[in-house]
Amino acid sequence: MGQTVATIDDVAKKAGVSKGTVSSVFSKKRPISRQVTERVLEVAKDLGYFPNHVARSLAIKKTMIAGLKMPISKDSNMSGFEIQMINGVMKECSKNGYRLLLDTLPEHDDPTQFSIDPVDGVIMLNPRKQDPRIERYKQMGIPLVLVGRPDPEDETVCYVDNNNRDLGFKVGEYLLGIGHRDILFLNAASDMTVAYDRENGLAGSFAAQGIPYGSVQVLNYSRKMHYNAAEYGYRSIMETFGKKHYTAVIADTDRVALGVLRAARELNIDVPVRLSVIALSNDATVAQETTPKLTSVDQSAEILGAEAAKILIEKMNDSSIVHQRVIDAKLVIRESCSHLS
Amino acid sequence: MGQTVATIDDVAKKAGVSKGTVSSVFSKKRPISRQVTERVLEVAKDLGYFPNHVARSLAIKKTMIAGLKMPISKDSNMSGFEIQMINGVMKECSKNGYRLLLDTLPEHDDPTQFSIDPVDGVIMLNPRKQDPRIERYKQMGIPLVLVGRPDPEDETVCYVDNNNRDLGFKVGEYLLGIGHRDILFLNAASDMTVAYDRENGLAGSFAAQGIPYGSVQVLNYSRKMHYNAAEYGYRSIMETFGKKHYTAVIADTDRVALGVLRAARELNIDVPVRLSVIALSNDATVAQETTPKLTSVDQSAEILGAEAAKILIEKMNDSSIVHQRVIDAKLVIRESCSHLS
DNA sequence: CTGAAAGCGCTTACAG
DNA sequence: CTGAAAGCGCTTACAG
Repeated sequence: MGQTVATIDDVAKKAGVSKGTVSSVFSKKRPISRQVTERVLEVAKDLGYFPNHVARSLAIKKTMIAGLKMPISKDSNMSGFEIQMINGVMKECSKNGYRLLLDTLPEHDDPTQFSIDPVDGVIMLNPRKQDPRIERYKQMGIPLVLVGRPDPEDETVCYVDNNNRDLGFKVGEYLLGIGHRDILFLNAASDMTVAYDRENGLAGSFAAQGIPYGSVQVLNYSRKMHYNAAEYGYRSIMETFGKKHYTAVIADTDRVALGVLRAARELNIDVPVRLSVIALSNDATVAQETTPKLTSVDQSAEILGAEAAKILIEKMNDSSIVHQRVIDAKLVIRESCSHLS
Repeated sequence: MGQTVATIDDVAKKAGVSKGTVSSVFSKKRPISRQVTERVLEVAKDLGYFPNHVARSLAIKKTMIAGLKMPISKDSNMSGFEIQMINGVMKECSKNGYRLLLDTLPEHDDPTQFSIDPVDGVIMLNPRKQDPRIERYKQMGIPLVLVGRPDPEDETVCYVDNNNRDLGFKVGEYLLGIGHRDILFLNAASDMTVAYDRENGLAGSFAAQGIPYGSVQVLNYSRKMHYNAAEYGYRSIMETFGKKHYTAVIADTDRVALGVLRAARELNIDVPVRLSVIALSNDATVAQETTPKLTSVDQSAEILGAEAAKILIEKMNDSSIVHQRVIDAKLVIRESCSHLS
């Protein structure tokens, strides 16, 4: 009430100049004489005037904001992977003068509810199969970079991704190498491309050695079923140990692995002697501090995020470019797996 | 080039209705007949039309975006406290239909560079003493909620904060209780109100027991000096152990504590036998997985964030309200401190 | 239920 | 170096 915010008009009037002049003083896009500049700045200060970012964005069709589209479940927090990725994105954006719009709102299906967001481009996490959002961003004319690969493959979309097939293959190779055959794979949700790629790679490692893949049991994370990632790991062990036979478990993320380790502790299962545990993502701070230290795959989440941001920034300046970068993940052997005796 | 994005005008023209009608179909703010609605929607789909959020925001003076103002250092990642806080803010915002604008851009001092951001309100982390931004937001007419208290005290600004004085007091009381007198305090940066409050509380605990405070040595974190929080902890120990005498160290955050633990390991100092370590913030996942498990203060960062968001959301609807909430922190005793023999 | 027009607060050719 | 005016893409009283 009453107390209203000063606009460019107020300043122009009080300083006795045109709006264009005030605009130029602030944007510095055209030279304004020293005297006028000073008068305008003084009046602006008096009035408590600050340029309105939204109005400016509308006029120049640019917001200097990058969007980060990221699902979030109500009850679980960000995973180590997500946090590191955001860190990478954030630093890169900050360095280039971009802010970050974190968009964690749930998807809707009402066509009336979509809108062209106040962003110059977006980074989207975990695209799903046939993800309709990819086409939508194209229509909106908003540059898009995926973290994770599009499915089906699409030559026209930018993305950065781990080589998830290779990752699954390496893990399989490693576990087979130390004698494990009976493996419980706590995989990601089944509609995610990573889940497919990793299992595909794992199966590949068995095939390469002529070992039947049947001894691998795969579970999939489900938002409906599991309270959060750690619970997924915990419950899966609690419910299957003793019933199903396995000597090693592959956990989708470090969080899942924490749940697995907790369950093992409660059931008095010695890790890694009686059970080997390996995680498919690696929060450096966490993995090094568990007991035993967690053997895991380093997905370089921060690098992935930074790469995505770099590509996006490039693309926001030249929308015609397309980059697709696949980053190799590497196995970090710590203490949670042992040779099957 | 060439390929341009459809606007409300295009749709109106092609559907043979007015812009107002198209607007109403999408906003549902006034009833439109079924037939017209269908025609408009169809044309919109054909044209790949989506309402422009920026234009809409300008017209209705509302963005449905909350800002999160958070400093970030180039080389260090978010602390556990920040991550948890963001989690709290994010969930609360998401629940209420708000997006989050992460603003980590460094502060500048050119008055020409400030602008009214595309947000309906902002949450600001770690206000500094005499923080000029507080007044600025007031002038901009943007609702503000601080995480941390304003200094000097100000009855008109909203904030949530831990009771940092009490926190310092409790920690002091605890350490004194188990026989420690010679304490190294790796405090936050000296220009932060939390640093002052905590040391103040710590000194209070000594005073309460009539013990001279002189045996406490306080260091302050400095962006210029320290590469990141963990390094701060690590270096501080490496450089002082053996030279200064202390039997316990208070680490500002869990990250700092990780650095301290690492230094202790390298120097072969047995924690907690020869050195007690306590952290003033608590990343549950991390603290429970260190060896020994880290005794720390639970600042309920997520609750703090959620509270801040709740207050902000209230304030965005009624800018006259003022809430100040102080949340008590509690000591979580794990394994990293021991009685001085 | 729908339209015409003014307005949100900026920017930017164009003209001088 | 500066001004007048059109334009960015929406919304919303007002009128019918």
